[in-house]
Order: sequence, then C-alpha cells, then structure tokens
Amino acid sequence: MYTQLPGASQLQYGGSSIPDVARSGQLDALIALERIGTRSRFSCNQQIYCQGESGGECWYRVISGTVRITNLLQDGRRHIAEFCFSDDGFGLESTAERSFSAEAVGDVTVMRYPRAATERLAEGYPAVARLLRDMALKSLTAAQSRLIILGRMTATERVVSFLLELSERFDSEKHIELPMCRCDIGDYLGLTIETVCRVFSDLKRRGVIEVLPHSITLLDRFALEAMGED
Amino acid sequence: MYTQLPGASQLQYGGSSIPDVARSGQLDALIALERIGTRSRFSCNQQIYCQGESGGECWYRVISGTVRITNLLQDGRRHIAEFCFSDDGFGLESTAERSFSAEAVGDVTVMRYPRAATERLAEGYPAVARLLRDMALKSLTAAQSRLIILGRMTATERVVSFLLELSERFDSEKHIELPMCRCDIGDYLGLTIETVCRVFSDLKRRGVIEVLPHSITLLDRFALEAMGED
DNA sequence: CGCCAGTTTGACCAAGATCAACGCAAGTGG
DNA sequence: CCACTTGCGTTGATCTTGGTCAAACTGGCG
Repeated sequence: MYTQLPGASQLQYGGSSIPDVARSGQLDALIALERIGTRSRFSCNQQIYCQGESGGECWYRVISGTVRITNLLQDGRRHIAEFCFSDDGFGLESTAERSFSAEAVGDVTVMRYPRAATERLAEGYPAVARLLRDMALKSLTAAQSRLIILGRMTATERVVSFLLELSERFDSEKHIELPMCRCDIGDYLGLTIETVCRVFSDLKRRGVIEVLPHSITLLDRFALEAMGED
Repeated sequence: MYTQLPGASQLQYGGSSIPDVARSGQLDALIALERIGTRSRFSCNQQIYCQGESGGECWYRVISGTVRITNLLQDGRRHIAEFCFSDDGFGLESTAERSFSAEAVGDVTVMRYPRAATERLAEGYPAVARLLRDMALKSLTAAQSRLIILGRMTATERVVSFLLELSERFDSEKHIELPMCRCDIGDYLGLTIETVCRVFSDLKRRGVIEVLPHSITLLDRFALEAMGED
C-alpha cells in the first residue's frame, strides 16, 4: 500500500524529508488519504471520465502513464487542456458537471479518491486541505502560463515551449519519449497536425532537434531556448 | 469592519445563509480572515504587484472596480490572463516569483491578506482552507475554459464569448459597461485591437449589439449565443 | 479651439489552415 | 509469403483569417 503514497520528497511541503513529514503529522494525513483511494488501470484511449458527466464525484492522481484532459466543441474541434504525468492530480472541478474528459494516452494507472470522503478528511487534516490547494494552484499556474502561449505565440514558439516543458518535466533529459501522437500535440498547442509536423521538420533541418515518430532529442538546447521566448 | 466581509450569500458554501454559516463556525473563520486583511485603493493603471517580484507575500480580494492580471514577454507582447471583478480573489500563486502583474483597470479597492497569516489561519479553520481552495478552483476553471477559446476559436467567437461572459458576470444584464479599453480586450482574447474593433463593427452592422466606446448593449442574445459555439 | 489618446476603417500581407497526395510501418487475410 | 488495408506522419499547393501599417475619426479636456 505504501508504495502508492506520493513520495514525501515530491510533495513540496517546504523542503520536507520523511522525518519532517512524520513529525508534523502529515504522514498520518497522507496515510488516511491513501486509505480512501482505489487503484485502477486504463488502456490506450480509454475514457476515465467524460465531459458533461454529472458531478465530479472523484479526483485522481496519476501513478504511471500519461492522461490527457480534453474539451470537445459540438462541431468536433477539440482542445487538450492538460497532459498529466506521474504524480499529477486531476479531476478536481468546482462545477456540478464535468467540463472536460480525461483519457488515457497509453496504458495508465491512477489512484481514484472519492470527493466527499476527501472533503471530510480535509476538515480534520490541514495537510490534506493543503495538498488539495497546492494541486489546484499547480494546475492553475500551468493553465495560466499556457494562456499566453495560445494567445500570443507563433507556431514555432509554441512547439519549442512544449518541448522544453516536456524536457523539464522529465528531469531535463535531452531525449524525450513522446507518449502522445502529433494530433494530441496539435490540439494541445492550438495548431493543426500539419503545422506541428512542419515545425518539427524545420527544427530538424536547422539541426536543433532529432525527430522520430515517438521521440525527440534536443540537440541544441541553447538555440531552442532562444527560440522559445519568455 | 463587517461591511468588508464578503456577503455570506456569495460564498457558495452549499446554500449557506447567515444562520448556517454561524452554526458551522464558518462565521468565526471569516471574521478571523477579515481581521488579518487591510484595505487599499489603487487608481487607473496603477500596479498592485509586479511580474518578477519576489514571493507572493499577499493575496487579494476585489472590493470594487476591475483588476487585470497581465503577463508581459520581453519583446513587448502582452497577455491578460484574467479580469477580476468585485469579490474575486487573485494573487495566490504557488511559485516563488510572481509570474503575473496585477493592475487597476479603473479606480479599484481591494483587501490584502498576508499569505503567511492566512496559512496559519487555514491550519485552524477548515473553512478558510476551503475558501482558498474554492478560490483557486474557480480561477482554474476560468483559465481552462479560456484555453479552448484561445486555442480553437475564431475572432468572432472569442469576442462573442467575452461579451456573454461579461454579461453573465453582471447578472445577465443586456447593457454592459466595459471598464477596460479595446487594447485590454484584445490582449485578453489573443487578438489585435483592430480585429476587436472590426468584430464589434460587424456585430453592430448585423444588429446583434449596440456599441459605444465604453459600453455594449446586447440586442439579440439568441443570435449571439448561436455565434458563440460551445 | 486644438490637442491627444483611444477608436475605427481600409489596403495589403503573411502565418497558418485546408485540401490533397504520398510514405511508411504494422496488422490482416487469402 | 504477399497483396491489401489502416492509421499515422510528412510534404506540397492554395486559400483564408487575422495581423500590420497607415490614415481618419471622435470625444474629453486644458
């Protein structure tokens, strides 16, 4: 069971190490939280929850794999609000009806936490309340920084910032395995799949990245950062 | 002092009326919160805090007026992440350094709450923790619904959704006073000021709105909603 | 009255969308 | 084993939307 606990070092509680966590009673809170969670698996393109579905009865945490949070317009235009990787939380919504769907990008394992029980827990454990708040704030920061990308950046800048974001997420590795297809990238960046391809090809031609269908290698991070603006 | 309290009816605590709030101890929490807050005023275009500034030492709540949350790129491109109207909270950030500026759009009065004291309060009062979380979730929902607007919608759809959003925010009034200039609207919607003007003119020509420099009247809401998609 | 900032309109241009064709690898079935 | 299909990725030709640049208009204010 404890293997499902988010590692204390990942919790961003001001430089917390295991002893700190234990001393401040946060470990109790986290154990209580894990007790109300259940583990489940989804395979590629399976829906975890669906836009329009009543109530956010649950929220989730990614254990392994990648989840995309999508939004569909009636005429079929799609947008991806967020990619969630391991240890990211998702599915906490304030509205009565889900305004997004969550889908597995590849094979995915998640923990599911019932909302009502979590609320009750948050009343008793400030650490749980804080965890929820930090989760929401983290998503908020991510969403807001993407607003300027979608609103004001060129196709090249969008793709570059996407690559740098991914690289940073995976410990600044030069080699990035792309779990998602070109179509997902386009829908994430507000571009068509063709434009994403063209930008990749262009960056390859300029020698700053190496491109394979499901992986990218950053050859010249300095040049990339210069192209990424901001 | 109590006049600065957000009205209980606006707090979205599951149908809370004053007696409910008092019974559950939430009133105590809110009074404690107000005690650590200070009121301040800003005039048009004055900065409340600045992008790059160290630490989010404080968060804020709008008492009256409009605040814009902006993001500036080195080359001068600007984006507005959010407009905050009365009773909206802003300035809660998870990062060490502010990634946005907050500026008064007209004359503005806000309450300022020190972050550290609020955290301490949240440890003791679950209601405060919940208020903070709801605030973050509300901003998150707003930011995420704007992602699809910026990523996938046409100029007309963006402007229409902006008008409908404003109208909804002001009790579905047909007549909307625009506190912000065309430039702010453009930066909010990821469009140029000229495009915003052209769309306004086009909607006027089609007879669905009436346009004055600082106010808009919705003449045909049905037509507008049809143009807004989603 | 003239100035000035904000707004509106028009002419032209370019970034990226659309449409279409092709490449390529992994199935699938005879 | 080989034709055939299918899904994804890439590339090219053309078109459209919205950006850019420039000029005119408007209203408030000294």
